[in-house]
Amino acid sequence: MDKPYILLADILKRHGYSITKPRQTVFTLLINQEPQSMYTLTSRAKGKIDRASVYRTIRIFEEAGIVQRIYIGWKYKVELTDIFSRHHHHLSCLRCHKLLALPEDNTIEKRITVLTNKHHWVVTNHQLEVQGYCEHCQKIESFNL
Amino acid sequence: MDKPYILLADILKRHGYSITKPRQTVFTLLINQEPQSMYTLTSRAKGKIDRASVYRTIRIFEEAGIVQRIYIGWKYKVELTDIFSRHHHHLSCLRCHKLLALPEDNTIEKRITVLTNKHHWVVTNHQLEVQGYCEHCQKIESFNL
DNA sequence: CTGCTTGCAAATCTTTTGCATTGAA
DNA sequence: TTCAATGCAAAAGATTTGCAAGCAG
Repeated sequence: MDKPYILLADILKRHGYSITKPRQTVFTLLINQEPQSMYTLTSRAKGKIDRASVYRTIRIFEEAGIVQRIYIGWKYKVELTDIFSRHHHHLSCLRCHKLLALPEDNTIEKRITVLTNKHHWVVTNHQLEVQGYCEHCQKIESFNL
Repeated sequence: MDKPYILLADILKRHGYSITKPRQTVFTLLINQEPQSMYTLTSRAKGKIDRASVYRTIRIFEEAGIVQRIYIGWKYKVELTDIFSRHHHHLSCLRCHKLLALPEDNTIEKRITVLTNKHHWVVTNHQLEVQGYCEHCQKIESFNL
């Protein structure tokens, strides 16, 4: 068994959930993937796990901090949290909904620390979502920013 | 006609959309409001604008950078973007759920610009949500971070 | 005028639920 | 063995679409 699966089992156990085949399969579908829609996820699970179980699994994964939802365009997508992948931010295009991951950035993290220290808070995590227009969509003639 | 309506008209025009009564009405429903769900919005619009038109309006508003969706609780909500209200970030306490608004911060905004310029995107807005423990909750004895 | 917008109603997509059955611990 | 978890089918919600009629430019 591989490292992330041991971590997964550990987290599930800590939260009082049992380690089942369907849950491990859903997890597999999330590893090393871009954020994906529930439609994509349930499609990829088709034949293996029922749609309802995928939803149920994602729900408990979210509750346990294994996955997080990010909102893009009208819909949301899911991805593994920072525990399983490097921390990053998202840049999304308001027109075509293309999504780009921005790498972790020390300047920003440090600045957050400075700001929050002023208020004497202990910060544990944060999310930064940036919207704009991608290189391609800026050029569309009939479209003036 | 009031200032925000002039700005609204201006943005719509720039994006090639016409200024219609329903669009102005939806805009009115968004002014000076907390972020609201589509259900709330369509309910408040009932009798005046059809549900489908509210959705169509919100979609083009988002594309034009007039509204943004934010993730609060389980569902998303919509609110006017920073163009129409002062930009700020949120700091929320994981234990007592206290919410603090952080003022706009130039260091962060500048850093976002640097990061996104690399990708040749035009950035219009962003949201930063920070979580942690507030001054008070850190001190609670029975509570170990 | 002319083409973009709207309302209406129906269609489609997304997510959840009830229940009998299966499987993990 | 026991109770949580699953698949299936159906219900409930949320969002979109086609089309004729109405308005902005």
